[in-house]
Amino acid sequence: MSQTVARAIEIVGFVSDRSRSLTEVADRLGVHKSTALRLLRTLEDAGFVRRGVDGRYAMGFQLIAYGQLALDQVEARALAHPVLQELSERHGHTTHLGELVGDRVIYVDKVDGRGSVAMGSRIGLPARTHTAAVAKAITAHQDEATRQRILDRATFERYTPTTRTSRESLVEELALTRSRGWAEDDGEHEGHVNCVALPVYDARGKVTHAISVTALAAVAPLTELRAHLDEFRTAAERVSTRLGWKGTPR
Amino acid sequence: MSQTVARAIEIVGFVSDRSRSLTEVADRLGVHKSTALRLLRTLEDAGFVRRGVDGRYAMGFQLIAYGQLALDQVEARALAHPVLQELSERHGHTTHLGELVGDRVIYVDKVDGRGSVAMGSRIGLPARTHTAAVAKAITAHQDEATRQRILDRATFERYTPTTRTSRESLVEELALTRSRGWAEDDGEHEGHVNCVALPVYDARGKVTHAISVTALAAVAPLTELRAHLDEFRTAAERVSTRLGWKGTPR
DNA sequence: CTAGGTTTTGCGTATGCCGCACTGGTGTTG
DNA sequence: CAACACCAGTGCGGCATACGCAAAACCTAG
Repeated sequence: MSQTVARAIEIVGFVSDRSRSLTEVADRLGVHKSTALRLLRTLEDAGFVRRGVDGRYAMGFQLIAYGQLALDQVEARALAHPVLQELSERHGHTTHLGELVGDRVIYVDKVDGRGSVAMGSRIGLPARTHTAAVAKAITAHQDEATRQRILDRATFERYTPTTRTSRESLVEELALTRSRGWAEDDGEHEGHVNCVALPVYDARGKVTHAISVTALAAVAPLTELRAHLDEFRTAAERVSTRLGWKGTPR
Repeated sequence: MSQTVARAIEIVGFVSDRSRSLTEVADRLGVHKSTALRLLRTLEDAGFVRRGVDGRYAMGFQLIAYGQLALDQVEARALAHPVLQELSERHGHTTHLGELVGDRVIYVDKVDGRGSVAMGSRIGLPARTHTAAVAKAITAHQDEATRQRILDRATFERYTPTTRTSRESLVEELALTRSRGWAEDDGEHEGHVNCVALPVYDARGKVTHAISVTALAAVAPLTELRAHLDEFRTAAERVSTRLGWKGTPR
């Protein structure tokens, strides 16, 4: 591993929180200011950081450009987006597309619903294995070895009273998820937010994606979301078909 | 400048085009494969690149996440303010910065001109879609779906003889606005006040902001404002550049 | 003007990055 | 099925380069 590059990357993360002065950056890295300055100059030159009007360092616009580019390269997203959008508009809820990358599930698309309350999810960030419905929907449909690897990365941190904090409990729920064909998040990360998710099949019949519908419990409790499962399932099947799935919609 | 970091950054750019093998990366940088490998490992560890199923290197999801974050925290106002101020001082007129938030355009900044007659606008309040030049400039440059949603919220209330009171009429003006590149308000809200506005482009090339110059008709009629369009356009382009726009000012 | 804070510069030093040589794995060809 | 070619990945010694130091330049406030 390259120490220098690792430090430069840490700077990007540090600055992403809020803008920072040279001294703050140097202190954070535990290096001399001249060292921090050289790294910042290099990053600034590449547009990864920029200097604010006050001289402090903030995230650069090249990051936005690369982020957009990377998004465009996720091809499943292009295929699924119209479906997510339609689903979101029809029900007024927020919809997500999750993708299995390595042994974690990443949010690769999101369409805000009406009301658009800030949800913890953000495109590009990983979904929490033990709480997010998308993650459960995908994990439930992996082969044994893959599922174990995914579970190995789960934290089982407790966020709310309904959070599943043991591996056994989650494995049990995944079995249920697999058999009934959909996953739920009953306020397991944020108490007032719940969610249902459905697996998406690709041309090989494998599940590498899932779509989810998220809503405030006050707006649409789980029972309400469950009532529309058939519609959600149809949407998931439409995405599956677009991905080359040849299975038989029922 | 740090050579190592510069190389790492070049890798990100190289890989952003399409996925690349280790050897390709090493050749591109003109370094040994072991060197390229170390840099790639560091970048991969940070999520800046990832390995595709074929083992080749592609853009990482952390780039998407940072890109989204950077987009969210674009404090356009901080970047645009000096330009608004300078414009206001040079011509003595009031300048505004409008921002598209959801389905409406909000005034997010305002610099009073000399004379400083009370104008209806106030920072934080929405601009009237069918009369305000900022709103027109922004709306004109949205995609079809977004534009429709914005228009759905317009009231088309008549304030003066020049107010456009039908959707069709406004759509027609928006087409003109888009083609000529600037928007006008010919006393459509208050008969003695007129205004021109220019779109501002962000790093993605999208229009989420516009700046406007507002004046009493008695001080500067529309023909007078139009005469200074080139200067106003330059100001708008300066703001665009500050927002990360890479387009070619003409 | 001084004082206390910052950022920025130049430079000698040693740290950590570099290329070399090598291994192991995979696919191709005669 | 050797023999070959190509590729990813490893360990290590030499030296380029990134590091910290010290001091200068800069800024803002008192």
